[in-house]
Amino acid sequence: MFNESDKSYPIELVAEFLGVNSRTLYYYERFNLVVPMRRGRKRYYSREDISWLEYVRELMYDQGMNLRSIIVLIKRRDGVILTRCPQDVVNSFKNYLMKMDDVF
Amino acid sequence: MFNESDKSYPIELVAEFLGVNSRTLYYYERFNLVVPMRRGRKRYYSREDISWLEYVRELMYDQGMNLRSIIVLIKRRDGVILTRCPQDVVNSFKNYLMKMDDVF
DNA sequence: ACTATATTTTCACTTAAAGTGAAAAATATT
DNA sequence: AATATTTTTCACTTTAAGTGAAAATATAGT
Repeated sequence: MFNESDKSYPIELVAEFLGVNSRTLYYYERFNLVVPMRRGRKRYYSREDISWLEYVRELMYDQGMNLRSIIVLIKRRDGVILTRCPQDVVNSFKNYLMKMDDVF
Repeated sequence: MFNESDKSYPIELVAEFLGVNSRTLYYYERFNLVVPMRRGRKRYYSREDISWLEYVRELMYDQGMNLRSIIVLIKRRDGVILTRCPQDVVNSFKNYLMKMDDVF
């Protein structure tokens, strides 16, 4: 029923792994850049969430992209992005063709 | 031999048309985001340059993208970008697969 | 060559997004 | 109730983007 890839991790552990402050992960969440699963109010990050966040860090730190640009690419259903981006994140922007008054 | 679309315009006129400071256009040029033609040391912007700059402004102002992200997309030969981006600008990034120590 | 004018470049400053530290608030646990 | 954990808020720092003003460079006219 469940396997290794269903494992999930609390925010502090994920932040430490990524080398960022946990506040940064809360910050990303305000933009729907990551949608961790909740048990109660506590957040749990899946392996997919974590590897997506690693990629986001690479885009931002190594390539110099900003957060808004990543969101633009998700909305655009950019091919490179889609292969890495969790479905929940993509879905969080699914209505953008209809309502233009979203996160921006 | 020549037609309307070969017309070119000096920087102050272009800046005024776009609603930006001419210093902004010099700034973009440092990143090869635009490559105006030169006659002597004076810059002349083609119609294509100008409509490209309009698009850049839209990406940055309306969509919130940053300059570096636009460069990433040019390097990636992003389809949406390529239809708008002058060949000279694309060419200015043509070696990026070889040398990784470029503008960043 | 000299003066006036236009364009470019440099320096220093402003603004806003991204990120973070610390404390307060909320929720859970013993 | 007291303690511990997680989340949220507030205020601050840092850096890219953009700009104002002056200095430097080039061009044209006399």
